[in-house]
Amino acid sequence: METGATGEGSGVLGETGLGGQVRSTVGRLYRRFRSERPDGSLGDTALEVLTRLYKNGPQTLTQLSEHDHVAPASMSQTVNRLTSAGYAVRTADPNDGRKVLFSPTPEGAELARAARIQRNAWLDAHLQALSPEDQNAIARACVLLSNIADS
Amino acid sequence: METGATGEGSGVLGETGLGGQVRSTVGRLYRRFRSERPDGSLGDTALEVLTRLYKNGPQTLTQLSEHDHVAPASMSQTVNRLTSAGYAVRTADPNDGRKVLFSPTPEGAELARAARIQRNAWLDAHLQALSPEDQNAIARACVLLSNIADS
DNA sequence: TATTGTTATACTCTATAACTATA
DNA sequence: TATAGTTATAGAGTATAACAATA
Repeated sequence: METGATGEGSGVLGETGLGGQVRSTVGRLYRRFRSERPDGSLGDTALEVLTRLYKNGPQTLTQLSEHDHVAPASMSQTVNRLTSAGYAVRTADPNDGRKVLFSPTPEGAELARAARIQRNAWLDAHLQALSPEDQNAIARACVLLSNIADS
Repeated sequence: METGATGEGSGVLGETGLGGQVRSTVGRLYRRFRSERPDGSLGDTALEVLTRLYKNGPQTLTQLSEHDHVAPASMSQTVNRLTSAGYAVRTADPNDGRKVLFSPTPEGAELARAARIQRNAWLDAHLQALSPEDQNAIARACVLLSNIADS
């Protein structure tokens, strides 16, 4: 690979940089996740938002949109898909009339629990087949890359 | 975090499994990458395909779609965006009339080189600030996760 | 018949712009 | 004015189904 179509340098962080590897790996894994999605179910983004509401409790639109680095208008449409499907509800914030708190319905909570296990099944199976050292490397990378995503 | 909305177990690979961490990290990084995209440019998928053509040489539609785990019809539309924009061309396979080989144009090759450096700039900057051990963990995780994406 | 690729159609996800309502 | 959220519209990316052309 990297057969040198340009011939400029061979540093690890140059043409084949670690950043490029991360991007490529992330993109391919992301599409692989999507290809595993059961038919007729929520998309990955909507399910992740629902899971976050389930795990961390009610949150405002701004909190959700900032966490995912998407525009508020984008997140508004994502939560619309959740509320339309009956998996989440809007509640007015008693202290600030401008804010809206989103919470999972009982159906949404159940879906969050079930879908997460279901969707992670094949991934967890592969991860558990790795050595403890390899698992640690991945766990470490997740923490580091998650911090970068927040920066 | 993980304040125990369910109260069932606390194993590392249970409710908060490594698979879930990987999924969450990948999803957030993917969206973060997208938010860094310069306006009016190619999307991430199209650019990655173009980069692959540039690096690995002409490939058929089936090769491209299998590499990314997307349907052939999906990849057909992605390469259509590339050819419409003048960054790639179709060539008939001389040995098999059913096959079509996609190659970058000179403009596409130039874009692949420039865009890759440009888009990875902020990511590389963050990665280079990490310790060598942390960088190694990420590089190792990329190899391992890329293998899983291929499985 | 099987393989390769394309087009038609629909859905998810995201963005920007313009808007309403509350502070 | 500033902040929080929504709706309208557009584009990228993906899927399935139906199709054409070649092997």
